[in-house]
Amino acid sequence: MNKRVSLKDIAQKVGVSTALVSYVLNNQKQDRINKEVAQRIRNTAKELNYRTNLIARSLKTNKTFTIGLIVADISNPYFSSLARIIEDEADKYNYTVVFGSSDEDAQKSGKLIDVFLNRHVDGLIIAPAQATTEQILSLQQQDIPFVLIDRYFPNCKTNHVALDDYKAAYTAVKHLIDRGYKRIGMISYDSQLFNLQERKRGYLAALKDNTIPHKKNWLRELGSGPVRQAVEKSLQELLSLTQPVDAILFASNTIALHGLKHINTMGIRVPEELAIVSFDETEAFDLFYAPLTYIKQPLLEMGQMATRILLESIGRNNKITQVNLEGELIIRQSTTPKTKKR
Amino acid sequence: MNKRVSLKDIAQKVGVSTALVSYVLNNQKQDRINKEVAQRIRNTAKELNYRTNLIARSLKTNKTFTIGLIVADISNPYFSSLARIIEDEADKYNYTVVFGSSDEDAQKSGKLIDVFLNRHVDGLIIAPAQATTEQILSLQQQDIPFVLIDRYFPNCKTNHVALDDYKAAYTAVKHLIDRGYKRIGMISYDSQLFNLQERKRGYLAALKDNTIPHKKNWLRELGSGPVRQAVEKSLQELLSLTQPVDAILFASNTIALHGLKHINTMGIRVPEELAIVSFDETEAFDLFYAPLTYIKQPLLEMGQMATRILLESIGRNNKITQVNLEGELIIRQSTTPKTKKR
DNA sequence: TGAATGAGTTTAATCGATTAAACAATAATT
DNA sequence: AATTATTGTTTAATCGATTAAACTCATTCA
Repeated sequence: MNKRVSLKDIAQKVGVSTALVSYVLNNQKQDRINKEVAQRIRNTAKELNYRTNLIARSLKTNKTFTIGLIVADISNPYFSSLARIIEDEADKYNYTVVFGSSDEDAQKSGKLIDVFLNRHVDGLIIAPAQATTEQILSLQQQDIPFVLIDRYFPNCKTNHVALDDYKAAYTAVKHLIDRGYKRIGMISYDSQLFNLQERKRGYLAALKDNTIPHKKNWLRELGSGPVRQAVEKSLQELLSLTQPVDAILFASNTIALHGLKHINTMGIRVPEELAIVSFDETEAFDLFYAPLTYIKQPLLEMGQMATRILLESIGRNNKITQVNLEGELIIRQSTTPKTKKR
Repeated sequence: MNKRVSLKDIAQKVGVSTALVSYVLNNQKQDRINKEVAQRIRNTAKELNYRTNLIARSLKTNKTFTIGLIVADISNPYFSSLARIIEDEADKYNYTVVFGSSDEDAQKSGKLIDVFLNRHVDGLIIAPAQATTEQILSLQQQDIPFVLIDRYFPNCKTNHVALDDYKAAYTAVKHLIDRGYKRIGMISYDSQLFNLQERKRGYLAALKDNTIPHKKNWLRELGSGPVRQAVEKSLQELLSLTQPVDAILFASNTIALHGLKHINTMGIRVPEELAIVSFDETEAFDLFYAPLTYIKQPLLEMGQMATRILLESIGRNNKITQVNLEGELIIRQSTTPKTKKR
């Protein structure tokens, strides 16, 4: 009934070889081919509603025009925004995107990479999970084009596009200090991920450079387990120190979200009792009663660059591109200067 | 250097035919094959790090184990949450998901469907954009398995999984009425999408059934163009009627988001001046100073059902499954009873 | 002993394209 | 007229699997 139309069908109907049909439909050997025949082929193709079988083409050409995107979790707005940008950019070059969520789990990540390689994606954009260095190195050894995004491994020479996390954190903390806050905490994950390490480093450096003696328990690093409870606990602890913190830097949108919920229910006043800066960006930050100061990541640029670097790399460009973009500190109510409270 | 290993390579090394290798690696004809040889084949496969070329397999078997997911916008949390659920469910059956965003645009939708069909996805999960009925019908005629999600066309007999939008809206408005609100507005899109029509119908019915005479200008339907301004304008108008509304139903998370931002900046007090119920769910609703009452969609169920129905349909099950799930009204501060204000 | 059975494996066609190389027919060149 | 070029098209191999059917032997049975 609905057998799909193949080159052969067209060839038969027009009375030529499949080769010729292929040449015509791919606009090859244009000068050689009889225009009238070409037209007949094109007409018939349209008439029969022919569509290239990309699977067959891929098998022969060894190109799938597919990009594999591996993120921590596609339902996280940070990653879904990136995904959308990558989708659009890839589409410009006729690439399709398949995606997978690693949940920051090395094993899942490995499985996803496997599946995508078996499907012969032309390349990968990966927000690498912790402890996946070998996976990444293995990709490199196999000459599979890929670009790391958001995080990377400083001692691997691979393509990457990420934030300058050190600088971003530094700037954020410096901002808090400039605004008169002196006891500045940070809630982050207990993770070896380089971007988080860098954020920590930036935080500590900013304190040090401004002669604020850092108390060890100002820095909270969440272990595995339910984020929500962990955030609440950390927050609670930071606020019940003999000398409670007067400002906090949240290391991610997720942490901030849970933190703010808790702050809401506890009735903690922002910024009077506690100033806040967060990494990332989400609409939710606008709805908090004291709109949040946050570090805005240049997602559009990141996504587009990652895609372009990947496509160049697929196009046999062997040079390695490493980009660290600057975040932008969006200053709002949650970090009103300490002296003139409102 | 890194030529990929094929069945042939294994066959050569072991000294058997590719057929045998294929049988062994696919665990076929198990009783027939010499166990010792089978083991040697398996060992060699592992040794050479063989991985099936899924492209080649697909060409032969006419199955890609790929699902195409078409949503309005993957960066919208509603859809990215669904995407994640679908990803996980599909993964259980070894399916991979490719995605595309239609931006509610029929042309883009058509293009995406085309691309996915050329790639021979085994089936599609689609949140259909407006005016794509023919596209959907055409899929049906071509016997392509698909499931509509979130929206559908009432006069097409196709698989779908969606909310009972009528009931949800009805319940929401009834709730407002029960809580003492009498002048209830709604902000929605000016769209023919069935789910939005149903939400409108539910809204109107609830008013009518409770003998609240509906004023025409209580219902605002946003045309195309920047949503933000449109929402602000509508909100403004609803509040500056001679008899302003005392409650509003937002028809989507996006509308709510913009609405709430505006409410925040205008300093409108919720629920004292204005009670609010919204469709959908987003973390942002928790951060609003008066946590929002909202209609929670059973996303997990929707995503899983859609996936399963699709997979059954791919498995040559020809019956049509139409599911309308019930939303859950999550009652919170934004609809505190009108009499006992706080 | 010859035929039938069965175990273990191979042959070869196929999926639907791509593409180098070959070929036929005509035109241009010497 | 013989040779070479040019134009238009076809042949056939190939990509890497899958799989029905065929083919060997060795064994069993009548």
